[in-house]
Amino acid sequence: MDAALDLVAKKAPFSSLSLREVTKRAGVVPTAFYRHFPDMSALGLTLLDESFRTLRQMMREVRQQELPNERMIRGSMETFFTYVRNNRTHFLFVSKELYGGSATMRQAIRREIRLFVSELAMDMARFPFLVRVNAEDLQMMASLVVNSVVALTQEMLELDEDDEAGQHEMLIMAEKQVRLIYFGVAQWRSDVPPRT
Amino acid sequence: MDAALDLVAKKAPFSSLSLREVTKRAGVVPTAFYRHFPDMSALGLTLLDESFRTLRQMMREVRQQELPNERMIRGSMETFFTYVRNNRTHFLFVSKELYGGSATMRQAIRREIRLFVSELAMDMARFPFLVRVNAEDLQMMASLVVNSVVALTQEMLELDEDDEAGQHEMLIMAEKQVRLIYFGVAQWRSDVPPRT
DNA sequence: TCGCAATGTCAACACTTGTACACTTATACT
DNA sequence: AGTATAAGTGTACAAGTGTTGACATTGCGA
Repeated sequence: MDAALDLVAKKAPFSSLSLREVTKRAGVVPTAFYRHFPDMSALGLTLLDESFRTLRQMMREVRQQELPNERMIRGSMETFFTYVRNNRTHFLFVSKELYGGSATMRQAIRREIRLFVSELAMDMARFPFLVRVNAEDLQMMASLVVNSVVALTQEMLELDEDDEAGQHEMLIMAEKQVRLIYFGVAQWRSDVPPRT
Repeated sequence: MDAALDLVAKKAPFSSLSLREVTKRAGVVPTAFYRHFPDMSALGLTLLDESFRTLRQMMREVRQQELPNERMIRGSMETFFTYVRNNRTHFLFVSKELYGGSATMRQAIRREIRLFVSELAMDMARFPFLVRVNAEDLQMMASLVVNSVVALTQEMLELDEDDEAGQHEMLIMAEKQVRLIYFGVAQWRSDVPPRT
């Protein structure tokens, strides 16, 4: 059932998608829909949950494989982006819902993203050269990293599915950008004058 | 006419929006729509054009006011974000269309964004400490800056319209993030081993 | 003041939409 | 083997959809 619904986010955004189209795609009569979900928005939330449950698990694995400094960025980016490619439809769905979905959807996705940011901030707090950075700035750095990766992910989703060259380019770009950010992080002091 | 259509992007994404809703909101009979646009997607493209024409002009002004290093970041961010607040509906529209719109819409928006990136890259090329950075990396840095600002803008649009505290927080965050990136930029050398 | 172009109105059409209700079929469990 | 539960079918309806063609009103330039 969900299978046919994944094929959904391929073209139109979820919001402009009728119950009947879904059931037609699933090869089933419209009224059969209600046997599974009371509502279209319920379907949406279920899809969202399904998307993030597996993503969270993957992120946990990435976080645990402790690698030395430089290798870490490259490795994380690589596993993340191949994961994206293997779950293309789910990411397409989430990407469109982030800004185009209902209020509850958007908030749910933002909550998940904030969670990733916090976890990254915690990981970064263990870096020895970041002891002089206060918690707020740590959060700000982590959100910068996450936002950039998200943006690049969305850009990659815009590419053709089998444009391997383009996707590889995105990966390299992501790695460079994150490394660049880390250069900046190493330089940062939380006590510079606010200059307001 | 366009006035009533701006009030449109306040709730639903443009794609899931009927011709009749628009005309009703405009206080006009459905068929009158065709006197102005042949099509809903034509309306969308017009709205898009309207949004970016003024934006481009503003960006040009920001680019010309040459300020010394530190002041520049703060100043640019300030004028940009107040511009966003003053054109809230337009940005809401564009933000939703970036990922939720039709293929032609998305491509049009991406083209505009790439244009901003290129212009920023050109400006950055004039910095004395960036002579050792090749063109490709310049592009990558500029896109990092633009992506971050875009992400923060979208986050700000999620806030309540008159949550001034929250919006100010976004502004400060944006300034910090861009400054952080510039720290990294100052450290960058294009000839580090690619480590592939 | 006339006339014409722009803008708006009305009625009607063929479709699609979400949902309710009453049945039928398949699956699983004692 | 028999039955309860889950899943699917068919019909129906009221409401909303885009688009048509023929007609009415406005406003501005000659």
